[in-house]
Amino acid sequence: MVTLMSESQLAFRPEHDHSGCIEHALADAKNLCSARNLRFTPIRELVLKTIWQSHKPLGAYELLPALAEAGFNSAPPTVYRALDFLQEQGLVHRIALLNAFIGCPHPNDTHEGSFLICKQCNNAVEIEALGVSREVNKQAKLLGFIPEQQSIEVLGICPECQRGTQA
Amino acid sequence: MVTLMSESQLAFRPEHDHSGCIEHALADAKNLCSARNLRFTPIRELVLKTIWQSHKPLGAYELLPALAEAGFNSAPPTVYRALDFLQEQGLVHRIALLNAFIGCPHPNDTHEGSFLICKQCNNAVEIEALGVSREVNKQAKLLGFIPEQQSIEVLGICPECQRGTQA
DNA sequence: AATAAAGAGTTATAATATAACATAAATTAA
DNA sequence: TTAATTTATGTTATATTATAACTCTTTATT
Repeated sequence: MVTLMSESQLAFRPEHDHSGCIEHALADAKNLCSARNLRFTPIRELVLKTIWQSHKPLGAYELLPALAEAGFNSAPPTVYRALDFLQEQGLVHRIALLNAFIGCPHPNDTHEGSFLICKQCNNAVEIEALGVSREVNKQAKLLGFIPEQQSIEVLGICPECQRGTQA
Repeated sequence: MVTLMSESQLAFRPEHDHSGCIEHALADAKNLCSARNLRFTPIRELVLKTIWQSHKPLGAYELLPALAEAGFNSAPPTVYRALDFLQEQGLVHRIALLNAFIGCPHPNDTHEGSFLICKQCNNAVEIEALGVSREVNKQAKLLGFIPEQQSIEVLGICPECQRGTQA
């Protein structure tokens, strides 16, 4: 029997085969940069790859060892520069409540990430909340405010951790 | 002629008489703590008052001078403890995108603040986004996620600063 | 090749937040 | 009303996150 499962549900299942996601994300990023005439340098690629290899949002300082191992400079500015670039291109999102970064699964359509963040396992999944996003912008405009960037984040308990808790 | 104006619009007008807001907020807090059998200590009161006196969200370290002037210990833990208390009681909200704190204008109804934050003047106003808030929780639950806390923040340009920009 | 622009190396430090333990004040129980 | 307990605050040290400023190298442009 085949069970259909949304991307969000998948992401809360640590056992899923993640290698496809990583390769796909890297190929996507390469194409996107090429299309925009931007340089997907080894450092940027390594940072993006390291983020995708993690099953949880990663803090900037957690990325430094990977840079060091690969022989790059591993001082904070290096990783923050790469993160700035990746964020500007929509390849990663910053989760404000965690001070952490996570790969964006659909970087091509301009959007802001909306996240469900598990307090227990610290995992986070991006949800499609276009309706919500539009509604927020609508309310902002009603007040004469010009919205430019938004952050919608929900802390709680993910399905996996609920099973652990009730057990 | 009397012009009706929502609280949100008011908050983006720095010239409005703010002293009423402050007194009201402090009285509210006092009552709320008394009703909950909690201690509204001098430090907590001073921190809340200082936050309300500001027209912008305040960082934790910006609160320290007020504590020092009043003769209290002004090391970071003092202010963070007061902030933790005030947040737990819903008297202040933390704005994740700014690492800053702002007074809540209606602390009695349990809610999460949703904020419009001006990139130019750094002011922030809390908006009533109950519909949005509910919708976000609904989507979370659909994915089997138990929402406990949410953060909705919009960066942009406020009405006041738009006038300055277009001038 | 010369110039300009973009990226990365490097050192230092700013800004935000918490750990851990000591003391004092307020509340509760005896 | 003292002793015990809890809650709040004082204090020192340090962890965590992020950026400034300047140098050097590599890539792209003229």
